Amino acid sequence: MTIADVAVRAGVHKATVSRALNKMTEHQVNPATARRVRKAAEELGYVANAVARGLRTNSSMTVGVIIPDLTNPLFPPMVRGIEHYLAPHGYTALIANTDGDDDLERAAFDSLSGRRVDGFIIATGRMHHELIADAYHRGVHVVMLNRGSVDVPYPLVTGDDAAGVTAAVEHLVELGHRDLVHLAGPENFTTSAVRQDAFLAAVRRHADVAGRLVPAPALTIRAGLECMNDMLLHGDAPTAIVAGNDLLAVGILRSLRQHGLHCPDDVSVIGFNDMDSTEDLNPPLTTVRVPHFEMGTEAARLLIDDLAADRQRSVTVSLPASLVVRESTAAPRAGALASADTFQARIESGLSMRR
Amino acid sequence: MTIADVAVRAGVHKATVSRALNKMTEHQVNPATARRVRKAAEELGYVANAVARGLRTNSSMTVGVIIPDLTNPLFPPMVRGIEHYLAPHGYTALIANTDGDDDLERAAFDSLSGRRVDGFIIATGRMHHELIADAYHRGVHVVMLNRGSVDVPYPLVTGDDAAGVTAAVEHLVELGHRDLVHLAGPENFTTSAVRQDAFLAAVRRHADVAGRLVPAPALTIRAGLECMNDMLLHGDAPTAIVAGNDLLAVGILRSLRQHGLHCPDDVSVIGFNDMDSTEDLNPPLTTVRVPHFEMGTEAARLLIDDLAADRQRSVTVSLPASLVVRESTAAPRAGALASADTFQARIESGLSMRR
DNA sequence: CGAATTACCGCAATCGATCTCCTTCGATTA
DNA sequence: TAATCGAAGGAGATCGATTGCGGTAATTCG
Repeated sequence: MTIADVAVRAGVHKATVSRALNKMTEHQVNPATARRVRKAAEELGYVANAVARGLRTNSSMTVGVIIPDLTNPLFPPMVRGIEHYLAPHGYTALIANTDGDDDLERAAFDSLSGRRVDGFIIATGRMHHELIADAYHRGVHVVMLNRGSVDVPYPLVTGDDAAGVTAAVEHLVELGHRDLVHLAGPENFTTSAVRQDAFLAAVRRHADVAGRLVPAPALTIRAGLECMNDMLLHGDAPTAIVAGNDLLAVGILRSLRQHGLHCPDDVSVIGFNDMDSTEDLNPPLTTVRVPHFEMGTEAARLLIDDLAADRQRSVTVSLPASLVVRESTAAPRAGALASADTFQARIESGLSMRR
Repeated sequence: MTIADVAVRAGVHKATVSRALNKMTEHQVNPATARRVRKAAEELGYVANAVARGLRTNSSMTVGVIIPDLTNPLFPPMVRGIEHYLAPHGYTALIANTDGDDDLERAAFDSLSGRRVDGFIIATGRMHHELIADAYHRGVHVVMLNRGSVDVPYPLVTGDDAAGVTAAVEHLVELGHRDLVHLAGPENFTTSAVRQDAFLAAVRRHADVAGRLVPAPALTIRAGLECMNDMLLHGDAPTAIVAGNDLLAVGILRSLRQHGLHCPDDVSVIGFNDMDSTEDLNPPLTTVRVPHFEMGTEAARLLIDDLAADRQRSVTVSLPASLVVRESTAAPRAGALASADTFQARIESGLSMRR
């Protein structure tokens, strides 16, 4: 079932079929002929071979989407946002997971390049410098999503993390907290740096508020759990924590529960991202909602625009983030964590529970 | 950067380059020449154009994956499982969401067909009869995932839902429950039918246990919430519920909370699927774990195998499901829901809360 | 009425890799 | 020494759609 079959059935040359079926060239053919061609194509159930077209036109109408991990609830909404914008424009997304691994990243990039994708949307900020600089040098179209990349002026679509963190800190201060911790994500994520800086800046605005940074080795439940365990073990847990993301927050909640502590009575916790299920956590998590779907559509729009105009802008689009207050934050309870005695006891029981 | 450039640099004909770089034909060329070609390709950073290759070989090394909704936590693990098997075999997945909409399904199928995918993995059981029958008739390679399709003998990979439901029922009966409800998914999902039948069969094995079916209009949190509201309103809530999936269970939990009831004291709830976050729900959800990742790899394996052998088997692969007991199930509390008085009062307060 | 313009559409090259034939050449065998 | 064989690799067709070029017929213009 090729264009030639349609041509025979419509009694015209295949070039005419091509023109009749293509929106851009339809005006070059007589309306009556075009109708006849469309009818023939319809009857034969003809669908143009995108592969052959791609070869000739040197554009595959596909976009490579590189993300760390699809099972991280952060990304599906972004991907859907991307597809939501791409599909009506005739584009299809090719999705690759890299798990943040350099080799897999390189492999995914090469594989997608071989498939001649027209451009990339890359949502792994920690992306190999070399690889992305290479891409830029070769004139590959890329839009960064969520996390930017230093050095290379690719456009970036991101949530307004700074505003989100600031709102979180203000909320806690307003509730009466004076001892805050920011459980920060790994340093090589650009978003970690942004949130970290915003946290420190927000704290500095209040003379009577102490704000410490605790670095987490990864943005996972496990990391959150272990960091919180450490803090409790060393007896320097704060009254409120702003977590680098929701998964860290979930880990913190688990740790607290394992140690017989209660959120928000003993410790208030704020997450980041507003994953779908945070509303049903125990307790429902106060978190910063980031508009992931819209970030996806925005990134796709940027890419398609630049593709069509064959240029490479380097704008940064920052979409507003908002604080969603639920039940994991409350006023600090006087002396909740003050009694070193019962505190130690709690830790012991918690630790033995863990074994 | 084409095969011709490499040919010039290596001082051979492009056919030789093709042969040297292709694992299957490498033996047809002198090892020394092959080395020279590989070196030239390396130096030029040559990557074969998959589009051109696809045109010639009439295989795109891509697989269309059709799912209802990527933000449903059920699917990302499956997709990752699929990619996990595909990637090492040189295949790439093209993912399309349909939201269960017939027109979008048709559009996605046509679009992917136009891209000349080598086969499909379809995870939307309720798939348009016509469309899938059509595909079968045209000899399109398809593997059904999660949900099967009636009438058409395409291979199917599924979790052993029946065993999972049976285990859930046995668990509840063992705890002492005698009044069970199965909040069933929509009838046009084949999985709903399977789970429903398994539930009834399991209940029937116990003479003193009553098991009712309540149909939910969709597999969503909202549907679960509304069905539970209805049950409470009509005063016919059971002591334990086996939900058609985790989202329904989450809805049930919300409804209970809104009505001032407590799980598991007032009502035990069992979910289905073991989404990532169920462990951190309030309370942690007892649920049936289904091996989604493995289901994905299995579906991919089946497809690739059949593709390679150019046949179409019609096996059904059923992967074991297992009950994960957490805290949403407990022995029924005598008279928990017996007092119609306070019960009504609770409903009233719950309903007014909802406004 | 002849020339110029325009609308329509056919011809054939083209994209890049694969693959079937075919040639060449050195080695082996009778 | 001539016939045979097999390995190595070159020539060129091919996949299906697009597109620049040009031809033909109908239409407009001077």
